[in-house]
Parts: sequence; C-alpha cells; structure tokens
Amino acid sequence: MLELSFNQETVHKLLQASDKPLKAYNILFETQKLGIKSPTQVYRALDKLIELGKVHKIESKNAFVACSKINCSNQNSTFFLICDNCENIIELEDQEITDQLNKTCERFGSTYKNHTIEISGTCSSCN
Amino acid sequence: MLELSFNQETVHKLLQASDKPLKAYNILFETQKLGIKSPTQVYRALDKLIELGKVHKIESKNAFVACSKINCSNQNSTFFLICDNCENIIELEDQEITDQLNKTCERFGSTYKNHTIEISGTCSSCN
DNA sequence: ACATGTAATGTTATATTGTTACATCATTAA
DNA sequence: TTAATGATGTAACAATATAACATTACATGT
Repeated sequence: MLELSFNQETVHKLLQASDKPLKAYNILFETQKLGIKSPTQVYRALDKLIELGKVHKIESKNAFVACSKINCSNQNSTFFLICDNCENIIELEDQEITDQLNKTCERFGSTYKNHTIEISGTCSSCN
Repeated sequence: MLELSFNQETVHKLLQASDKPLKAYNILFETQKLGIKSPTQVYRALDKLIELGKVHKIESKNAFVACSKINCSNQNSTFFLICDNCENIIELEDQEITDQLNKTCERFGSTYKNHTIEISGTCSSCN
C-alpha cells in the first residue's frame, strides 16, 4: 500500500490542512466540490487512513485529525491534548504512560491492543 | 441533589445490573416497559448521572456504564480496560497516570480538566 | 489478448446516536 | 400568591455511521 487512492488523498490533504479535528460530514461538505459524494466514501477513506496510521479518530468528539508525525507506527503510545475553547489539538507520544497501562493490563491478565487517551482542558493560548 | 428522579433511578439500576456498557437506545428499549418513552429522557437521565459521577460514558463505544466505585468523586483518574471479545469492562483508578498526564499538560501550558482513557484488548477470560 | 481475483468505487437507502423545541407539572422560596 | 426552578412528556429533527449491492480499475497469470 504505497499510494493513496483519490478519495483517500483528498480526505488526507483536507485533514492535514486543518489545525483542528474535522467531523466526517464537514469533510464530506468540503470535498464535495472535489468529487466526493457520499458519507460512505468519506468513512471508507478515513478507515483506510486510520489503518495506515495517517489519521486518528478523536473519540470524544467524533472527529478526525491527520497524524502530526512523519509516520505513525500505529496509534500506540499516542495521546491528545484537546482545547475545549479553541479546539486546538496537540498530539503527543509518551512511552512511559503506555508502559504503565500495559503493566496494568498484565496485572489483570488482559492483553493490550490499543488505547484512546484524550485530555481535555484549555491550551496555553486560551489560558 | 440527594435523590434521583424516577427516570434517573431507572436508568441507573439498569446500568448497575449490567456487566457491560449499554448503549442509549438499548437502555431505552429496556426501560420502555418501565415507563421511559423517548431518547431525550434517557439522555437527560444519563447526563445527570454522569454529572453526579454515577455513570461514565465509554467514548470509543458510545455506551454507558455504572461507576463501579462507591462514590466516584468525578471522572478524574479513572480509566477502563475493555474486552473486544466479551465486552467486559474493568474500571480502574491510577493516580500516577493522572499525575503524569497533568505534568504533561503543564509542560504545554495547558489546563487539565478531565480525560478519557480507554484501553481495548482481550480480558483474562478471553485470552 | 483474455480470464480471474481483489480492492476500490459509486449510489441509494437505512440504521444508530444524539439534540431541539416547547408545553406541562411539581416543588419551593419570596 | 407569584415567581423561579427543575423535572417531565412528546414530537420532530439533526448528526453520525453502516449496509447492501452493482460497478469499475487494475494487477497477475495463462
């Protein structure tokens, strides 16, 4: 999987150009002039981009952001600071937190697959 | 706010009796025989219960669980292990993780309000 | 060139999740 | 009594996400 399809590329570019998470139907609206016509197409593109680690879903907002890293191995060890006020979002990586969560899983005999870590508050500009 | 209203009580009891997260419309179906009739009523009850710390929303599943603690101060320092297979869910508290996230926020000049931490994987029974 | 398999696409319809708006009722505090 | 508050009921609706199925594009082997 080296090349993105047209729809995937279109959705990805839009997300990269945005400084905040976009909702699926906003993506649809914005890309309609470019040829994307239905929610299905948007969701399919998003699914693929997420699978490739190029996009993350912000579960607490039902919205999507482009990965800010060169090549996100996966969603592992990634987490987000989300500003309630301006919607700015910072993507961070912290292996220590992931390790700690992993350890907790082990204690419970659980197998860790992936996680959602989303911190909401207000960012430096809004404080 | 000492007493729960009938709707709140009804929703809360249902969630407490469940060993896995329930979706809003499942709650609605289950409580229709008890007198709850519309989504609004369910969501209103859920909102109040969440505000009181008696219920948590599982963002990655759009579902709701009763708080497993006596009296959850708030959603702070709480996180969840969620089994992909059997949907079993374990609610945990870990001040260290919260502290670490708080520290990270400080480094970025952000103010921490609350968080969503959801770990998916398979539980001990399903491994 | 042609058949075949696979992934991506287009399109329509539908399912699921969540909210708005507004009228009513009960409680209580001035 | 009146005003304020909060909970309720009801209907309509908006937003988010998926299902189903026919079609197209393209790589691969023959």
